Amino acid sequence: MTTLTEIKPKSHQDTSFEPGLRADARRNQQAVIAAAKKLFAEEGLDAQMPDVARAAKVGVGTVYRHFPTKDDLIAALAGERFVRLAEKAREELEAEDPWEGLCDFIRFSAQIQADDRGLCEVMGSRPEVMGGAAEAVGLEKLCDQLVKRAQRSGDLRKDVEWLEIPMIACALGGITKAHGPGAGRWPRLVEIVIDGLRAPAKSKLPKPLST
Amino acid sequence: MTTLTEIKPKSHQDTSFEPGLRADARRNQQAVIAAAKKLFAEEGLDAQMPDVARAAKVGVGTVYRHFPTKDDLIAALAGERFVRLAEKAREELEAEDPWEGLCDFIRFSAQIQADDRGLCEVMGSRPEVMGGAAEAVGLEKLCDQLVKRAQRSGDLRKDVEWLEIPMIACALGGITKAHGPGAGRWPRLVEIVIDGLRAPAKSKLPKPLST
DNA sequence: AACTATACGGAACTTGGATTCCGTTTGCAG
DNA sequence: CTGCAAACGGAATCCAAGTTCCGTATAGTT
Repeated sequence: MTTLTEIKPKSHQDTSFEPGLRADARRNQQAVIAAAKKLFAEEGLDAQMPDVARAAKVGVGTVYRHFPTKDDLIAALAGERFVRLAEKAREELEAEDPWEGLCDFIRFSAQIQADDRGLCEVMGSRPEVMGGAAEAVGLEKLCDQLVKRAQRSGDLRKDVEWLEIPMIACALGGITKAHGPGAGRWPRLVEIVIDGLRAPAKSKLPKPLST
Repeated sequence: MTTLTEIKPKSHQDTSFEPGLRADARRNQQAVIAAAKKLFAEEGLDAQMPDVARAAKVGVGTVYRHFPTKDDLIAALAGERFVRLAEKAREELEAEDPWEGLCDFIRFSAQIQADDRGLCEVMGSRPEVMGGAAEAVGLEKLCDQLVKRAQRSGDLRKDVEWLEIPMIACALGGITKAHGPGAGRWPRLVEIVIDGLRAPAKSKLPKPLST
């Protein structure tokens, strides 16, 4: 088959990503992503680049060729998580019970954070990264729809605004990583917050400062 | 050895702290604490030691003589905050309305964190420091009393345990520092959580794993 | 089989920040 | 007024990452 030539312009049937990469490069990129996902999930954002490289059975240089900066790598990983979040949101928008849909979305957001320390830290102290990723997948609009729908059905108190959902998610995330005696108790707090969101409201919320 | 000098009766009338320190040392120590308090409150835990020194109009060496380590300095500052928290807790234990007492304590804990970014970070990612400080002032017992009292009065749902109060405080703290669109909205979340704590419970909380 | 653009590995470099060191200054007891 | 231990200041040192560099290896092509 060496003679044929045919369509040689760039690789064809790509495995669904990154065009024009040499086979080994693609393989390594995947390895790096996989290793990083695991490491950052376990150790948080200060897992080290050399460790990522080692875990991926690759040299540091290779990691840096695919992700020029540690932040780029983090952003890439965060991006994936947000895609999952957005998927979940869309899924719950179809839920028979709008209220349960919203609750499950909240529970889900707490769970993925419980499973990924790096994500917690992004949510908790990287507004820029989080903002970018959220916007990229349209999470904001999705939250808004989730909220409106649950309010229309009468189960969600009327005075919450969509922005409060991501904020709650962040707050819950910060707690899932609790060590010591509090470890593993976070699901209880999720339910407490959910009860607080349920209509009718007992407290009148202070007026938000701006939009 | 120099002849003797024996034990010289430490100077009396100390201004209520650190015995046997030379006057200038005492003064500087205060300056360092004040400067650090401000800097860490504004910039969080990664404010730098040289900056603390500069702000205190003192050399780095001096900072280190009083606090051998950055962590020691942080722990000292955190200690002070926890003293305030404990005071507030005792105060609210006297409140006429047990439920309002608990709520005000929660609001207060959110507020001091909103005013001190460093404290938020200690609460959010320094279990050791926080644990130590909390224990030193007996905060745990105080939370327990606050909880029991509010449950006895029938306003606080029966299924929450004292440990959940500090956890809630941490979660709220993580949110007070929100930038961007969410900034300034945290008091609303505090009220939502409070509503979730109010009896009767709508959700049955998952059973805590251990004690 | 030879060729070359791509990729690779990982030692070396850079940086930012905590901490140390030591010559000088100062409070204060005698 | 002196003497000296207690304090000081801050340049210098150490260290832990992140990031760069460049000689070598290899996929894909002719």
